Amino acid sequence: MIRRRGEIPLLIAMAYRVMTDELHAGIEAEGREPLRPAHGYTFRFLLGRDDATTVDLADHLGVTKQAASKIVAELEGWGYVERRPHPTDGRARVLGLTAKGRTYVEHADELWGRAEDRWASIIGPDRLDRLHEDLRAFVDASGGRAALRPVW
Amino acid sequence: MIRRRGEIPLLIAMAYRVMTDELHAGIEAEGREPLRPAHGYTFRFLLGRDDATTVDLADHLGVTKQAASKIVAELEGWGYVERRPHPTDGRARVLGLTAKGRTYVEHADELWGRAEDRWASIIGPDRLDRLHEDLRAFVDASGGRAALRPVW
DNA sequence: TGATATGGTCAATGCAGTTGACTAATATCC
DNA sequence: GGATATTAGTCAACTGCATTGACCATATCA
Repeated sequence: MIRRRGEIPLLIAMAYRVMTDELHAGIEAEGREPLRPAHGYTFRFLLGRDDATTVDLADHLGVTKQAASKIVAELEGWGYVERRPHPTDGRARVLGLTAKGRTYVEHADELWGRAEDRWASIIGPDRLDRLHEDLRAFVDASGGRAALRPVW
Repeated sequence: MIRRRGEIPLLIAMAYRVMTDELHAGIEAEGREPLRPAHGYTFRFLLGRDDATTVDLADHLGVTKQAASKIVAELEGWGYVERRPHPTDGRARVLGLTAKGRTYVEHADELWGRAEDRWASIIGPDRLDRLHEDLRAFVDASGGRAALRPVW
């Protein structure tokens, strides 16, 4: 297959778009709250740590603390996230996923997984495994914060 | 390598983010206009056809014609795009890339290409070729408009 | 203990998109 | 051929999600 120089990023964007559309179609069909990508990345971040504050989240997402604060307020209102007083810092509040939040993440992973299954049915599971390794290798080698903050 | 179900879309988003950051760093270092992703997709679209109108562009980008019109006005002001009277339709204007616009696309492809080179240096050129094929296969199999409209 | 830094909030603003109303030219249908 | 409906494009108002800036309360440090 001929490959134009610079073509891969465009294909990556398109592949992501396709998978995202499938996810949104699945979520919408279930009539859930209109969660945006930033919300998903917030869930993913909070899963990984149990001492995160709003400022930590803002750093992770690459937005201001005011923007992060709004996201948290929204998610708290919907019952996905809760804020508890910080054990040692009287100014801060510790963020955490509620059971509803954790369930949501599991469900989203299942929907993502179906998109993966469809991909595997096209190129074969072995190729998909290799693709996973190659993505992981690139992201890891690119290291640092940039790789941790996703696109949206 | 163990693969969590639903992990691939996140890795794809991260890989895209990494490559995009590299592109932006390159462009910024050269002090060019602050072009947004939608602009890049506009260039790519106009490269492929020489009879496109603003409404066609809006369809392609998945935005309203008003939004597309703004993008065109901006790009025209910067000298990347020109609008000519439509040969047969008195209401419409035909969009086209200027020489400056075409040069920009070539340059962007070169910057994208450098990100690809870096990836190839990590996983090897053969694996990158295969990854390209697998991306292409997935996007093609997902067909239709969704695959043509990118994320941003 | 006083100066400075930090977590969080409130308010105002910016910007890229939207909806809605409109003009002018084209297409359709009798 | 003429009334009617579509369509390309513009102007104006509004919305959503981010920003900057100012501020308070608590921590930290010299």
